[in-house]
Amino acid sequence: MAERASESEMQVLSALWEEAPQTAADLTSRIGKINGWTQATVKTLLARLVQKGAVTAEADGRRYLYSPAIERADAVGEESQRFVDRLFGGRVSPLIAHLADREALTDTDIAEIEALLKRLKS
Amino acid sequence: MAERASESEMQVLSALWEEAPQTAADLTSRIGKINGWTQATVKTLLARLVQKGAVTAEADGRRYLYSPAIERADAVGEESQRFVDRLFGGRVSPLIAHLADREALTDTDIAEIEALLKRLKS
DNA sequence: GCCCACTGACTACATTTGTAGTCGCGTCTT
DNA sequence: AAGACGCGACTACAAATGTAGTCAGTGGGC
Repeated sequence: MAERASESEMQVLSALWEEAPQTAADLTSRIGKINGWTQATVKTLLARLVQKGAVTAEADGRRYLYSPAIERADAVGEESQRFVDRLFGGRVSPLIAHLADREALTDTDIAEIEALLKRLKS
Repeated sequence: MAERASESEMQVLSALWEEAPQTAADLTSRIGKINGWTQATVKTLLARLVQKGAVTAEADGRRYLYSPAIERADAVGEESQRFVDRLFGGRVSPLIAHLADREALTDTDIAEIEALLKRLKS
């Protein structure tokens, strides 16, 4: 199970994590516009997600209500791991260093990360 | 330019960031084995990278010496940005929180990150 | 009761990606 | 000199991905 969702599929999945269940029409109006996708495209993505077992479709009259079948934390965690492995040899600190260099870290981020670390150490 | 390198291409690029220039044969023995790629595959990836402008090929007799044409920091930074945007809405701390929850952070990582943050705050 | 709009199923198709084979040519070795 | 081998150029091709169209059925409004 849990075949990797492609980037586009991920966006659909994200929308479902934000709110579920949703119909294809819901999702189209929610994310179709921003991505420039037609309803047909959204439906294809949904079909693929269902086939991959990442989304469930529950019949509701003549349409379906779609819900995520995998946990956001799991999917995102897996992606993160892959990402860190791929670009930073699995080490997290180079990633942080990188984001820091690119000034992609706000003061808030820094504060939050520090708080996190404090919690971790205890 | 700077068309996105695919995941496999990224690995070739990474090997070149570690050491450059290298010949196709060098690269094959360096990364071919670990990835289970034949020399042909590595050459294809190199060709695509050259075509994308991410790698330069300098003739050296009858073979080429390949070198990265883009900065590691740029490529990695861009990828990171995309990644963080895509999965965490551009916020970095949720990513860290995530990695922390998954216990993907070693003690060393934590120490390093703390040091980094200290440096940043000054 | 009837028609229409909306829905899912199925189909389509170009591009990118992963993975590799073939071929011709030049070079090094003996 | 001749043949073996190494190298790049070109070709191949299936799977995944992005993007969308068509079609047939059905439920809801009138």
